[in-house]
Amino acid sequence: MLDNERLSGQNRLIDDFGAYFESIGFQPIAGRIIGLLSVSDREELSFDEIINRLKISKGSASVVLRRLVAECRVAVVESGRRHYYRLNQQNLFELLDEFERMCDSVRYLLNTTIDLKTDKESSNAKYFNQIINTIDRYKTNMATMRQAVQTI
Amino acid sequence: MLDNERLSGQNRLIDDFGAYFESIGFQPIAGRIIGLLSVSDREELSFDEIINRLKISKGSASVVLRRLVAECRVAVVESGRRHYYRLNQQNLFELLDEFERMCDSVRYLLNTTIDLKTDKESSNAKYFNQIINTIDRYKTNMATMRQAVQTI
DNA sequence: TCTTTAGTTCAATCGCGATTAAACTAAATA
DNA sequence: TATTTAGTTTAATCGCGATTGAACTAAAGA
Repeated sequence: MLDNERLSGQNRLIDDFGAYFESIGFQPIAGRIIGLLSVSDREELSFDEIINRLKISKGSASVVLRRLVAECRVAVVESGRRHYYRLNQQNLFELLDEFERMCDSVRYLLNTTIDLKTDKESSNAKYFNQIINTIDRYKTNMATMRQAVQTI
Repeated sequence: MLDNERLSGQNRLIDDFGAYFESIGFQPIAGRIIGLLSVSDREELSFDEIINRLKISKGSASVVLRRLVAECRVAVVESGRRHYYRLNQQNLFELLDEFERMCDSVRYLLNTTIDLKTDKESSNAKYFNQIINTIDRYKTNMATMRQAVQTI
């Protein structure tokens, strides 16, 4: 692969990371930073390298990086006056953890809804019960899978 | 349960539905309408009942309901001049479908990232490969669970 | 001590989606 | 036919998060 192919591929991918992270509630810049730290060949970049490559202001970079570090998505290494950033390799199941929290929210909403129903046999009540059962099966299943993956 | 307890419980829950749906990218009003159609004892409500109970304008209701109907989250029944709305009972795995699409996006981002790496054995490349493996196991596992649930 | 550098803070702006109000349309009713 | 009703359309507003720019701070280097 030619260097300029690689570079333009990286730039496209950085924007794709930005779009994906934006879709799950991050600032676009946060996603692009994560993208940059993911795709670049050197996997530890300075503040300056980040703002120059992404063409963003020092202000945004400072705010967004602080948030990413606080959320443990990015790790920071201080070297002299400079800060270097790299991707924090989190738990493999991070995505799944997030999804299970979502399932818990839905389960709570549906369960509370059923509690408030006068007719527990209403069409919606029965439907909600089915969803709750599916969620419960899912969680059991996932617990098993997590163990299996962890003991490889 | 007293009627006014039920009513205030419903109102709280409608706002909770609103917050949850907002967190996954819906307009707050969309979530509150879904909440209302979920918790109310009569499970089919007219346009007027919806705007009066939720205290929203005809305009918002019209726009949001059209979108919800287009997305098959809500079904509409026309009776004379009036439109009645009810929750559309979708596929039990709707939540899971959405999550699997997310997994596919992540898998694509990570896979493309690895392709662009000069060093396929870099720390991030190895980490991304692990995540891809976990996603693949997850999808296999889920396919099995779906079949199991469907054949009950 | 003076200057440079690296990053932070914060007020101002920009853009955008959500919501409303009011005018409008079309169908039902009188 | 005239009127009422149900819902739609759209221009305007509102609020808010993202981003920037510029002033500021603190530490390193001369």
